[in-house]
Amino acid sequence: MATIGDVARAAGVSRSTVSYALSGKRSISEDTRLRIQESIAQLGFTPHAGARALATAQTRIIGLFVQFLEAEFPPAMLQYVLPISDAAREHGYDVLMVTDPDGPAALQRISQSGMVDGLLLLNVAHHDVRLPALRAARQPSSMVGFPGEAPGSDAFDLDFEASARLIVDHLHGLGHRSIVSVSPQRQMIERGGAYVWRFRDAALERAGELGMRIRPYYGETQQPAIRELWHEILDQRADATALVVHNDAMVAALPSALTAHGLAAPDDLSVVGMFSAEFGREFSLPFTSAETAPDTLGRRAVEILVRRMAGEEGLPDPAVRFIEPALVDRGSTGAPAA
Amino acid sequence: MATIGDVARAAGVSRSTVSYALSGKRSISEDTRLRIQESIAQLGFTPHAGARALATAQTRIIGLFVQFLEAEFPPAMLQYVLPISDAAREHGYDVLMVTDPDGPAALQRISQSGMVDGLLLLNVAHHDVRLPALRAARQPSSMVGFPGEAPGSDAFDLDFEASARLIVDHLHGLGHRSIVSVSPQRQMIERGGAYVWRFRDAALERAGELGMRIRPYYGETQQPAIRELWHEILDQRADATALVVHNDAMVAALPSALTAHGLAAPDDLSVVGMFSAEFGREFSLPFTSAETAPDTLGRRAVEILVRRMAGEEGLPDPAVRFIEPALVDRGSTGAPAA
DNA sequence: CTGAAAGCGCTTACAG
DNA sequence: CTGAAAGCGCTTACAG
Repeated sequence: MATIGDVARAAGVSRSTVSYALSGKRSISEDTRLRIQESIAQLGFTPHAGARALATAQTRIIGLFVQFLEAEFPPAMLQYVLPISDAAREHGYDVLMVTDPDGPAALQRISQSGMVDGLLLLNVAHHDVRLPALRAARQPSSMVGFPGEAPGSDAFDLDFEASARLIVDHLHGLGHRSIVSVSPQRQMIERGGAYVWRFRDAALERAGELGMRIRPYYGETQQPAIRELWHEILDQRADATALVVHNDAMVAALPSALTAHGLAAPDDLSVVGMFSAEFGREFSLPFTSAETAPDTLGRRAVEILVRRMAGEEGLPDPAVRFIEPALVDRGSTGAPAA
Repeated sequence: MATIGDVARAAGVSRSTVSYALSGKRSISEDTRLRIQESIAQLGFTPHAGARALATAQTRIIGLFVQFLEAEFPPAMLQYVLPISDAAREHGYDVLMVTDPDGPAALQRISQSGMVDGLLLLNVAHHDVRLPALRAARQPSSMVGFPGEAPGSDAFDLDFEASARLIVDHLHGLGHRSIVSVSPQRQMIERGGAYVWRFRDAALERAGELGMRIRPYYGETQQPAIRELWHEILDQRADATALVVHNDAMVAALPSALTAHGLAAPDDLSVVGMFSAEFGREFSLPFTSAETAPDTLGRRAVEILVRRMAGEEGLPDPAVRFIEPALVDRGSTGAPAA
């Protein structure tokens, strides 16, 4: 491969001049700049990434640490990864995607070796096992999720409390007084998925304030348990007139469960989900939902990380930032069925 | 950060000795090895990746080039990415995931800069726009998909012809003589998705040989078009007694379409899909299917790539290799309905 | 069994 | 506006 020395020789200048022509960090005469450009094109020169990393202590790579918890719904993850990758590229960064099951070790290894300029953690849990390694890292970091401890890095998450209130208020406004809610799988609580109890508790509290009855379930992970649970819920719903589903796997299976029971939303039952527009499209979900905005969360995590990596001045202190929820009406709610 | 020099000083040896202790490329006395290990642990030393890459011309990173064609079903992609990432890590490689919409430019940039030791292309099309850049790359490469031209790199794909025959034979054996088939979206043909016509043509040919009638459709990408197309197909199926669905988005929406029509498989209609076990689980698909084995494809692509990167001798010439299909019986086929 | 030194390909103060 | 040189942190022949 051509090196900067080859380019310099071909253009009849020194290596430093080529380097400065590349970076634009000092002015170069029109004439030599053109000669250099020509030589670069002719030789097909691209700077060696490792050499550059060694000289500058920068790689222009973001480490993306993905954690696949069991019992989590895989299709939901890609909605975060893709916008993050795209946003990183728009800012001139590449993405090293790390799925190592041993998250802390991988984080430490990648961080210490200087492979990346910044760390982006996905799916952060309440007492995330990766947090100590993150704290020890010298790179700036950013995350999607809700860490229990004060992070020292930026975190972005949906405002699940506000989402719960939004949904409960919406149903209350339509006249519903008794509803069923389906949370994520119970195991997600033990794993520290704060969104589980944040949503659930807020929903219960708001329902209490409004004098509504709410019957809470935890979801299932796999078929056929999902289908059976739906049958149980739909059979025993008694006087409940609305369904709030905060669970990807469960809501994805709801359309067939409803038709199997000869039920239609909103005529027989009002339904509100908690999923992204994209997820709804992929699974053909005809349900009104609180938008979970994975792309917004991912993109904002990238943006602040990029600014920290650039050493920008005057940035706010690292903190958890909540995205405001929005209700997307897909017509699956109405007045309570008689 | 601690450097190899710090470790050497702390252990009272030269830097080369530390380096050899790390690599094991020459024997070191028990005594000094222990001192070095201690110093490494104490200083929390991890070799600088850029320096190492510069010295060895190796990065231990695989570049994974993902291409998101419009009209493709995103959830299906993760099934390839995850096993690839896991397999890479098992072989000691990290993964740089590239989703740049300008595939050829990204491929060239990453390859030329020496950021990666090998290239892994996903979702390769018949005349893939990335192939010229791939040919020019100096790293070994491997791909999942079916490139039109002789590749110069290994490619892995499902044997779609065999899958089609397997399915048609299975239905013929059960007594079906008239079937409906649903292919991927028509646009995928223009995009060079060879699997579309390879499956379709083989199915038509086999059906012809067996004297079966087969009525072919192309699928839709988005709701509500998907639902409408299913209604059309199910309404106008006439004497067709079985459904062959080679389309992720369509098959994911089939359960609700069936129940909406009051149809059940296999009592009213036999159904065979073309999807992975994992996909079937995520979408709760109760259909017999030809397994598409994304994990096998991804893992095999990684394995051969790793061996080529290691410069292993006696490897077979690069070629397209087909994975044999297998029919997974989920009980959705039976004798033709009366 | 171990060390001194060259070299990988860049960037960037230092000089002019 | 440009060049010579030091330095980034490793690895690896070369020597002993």
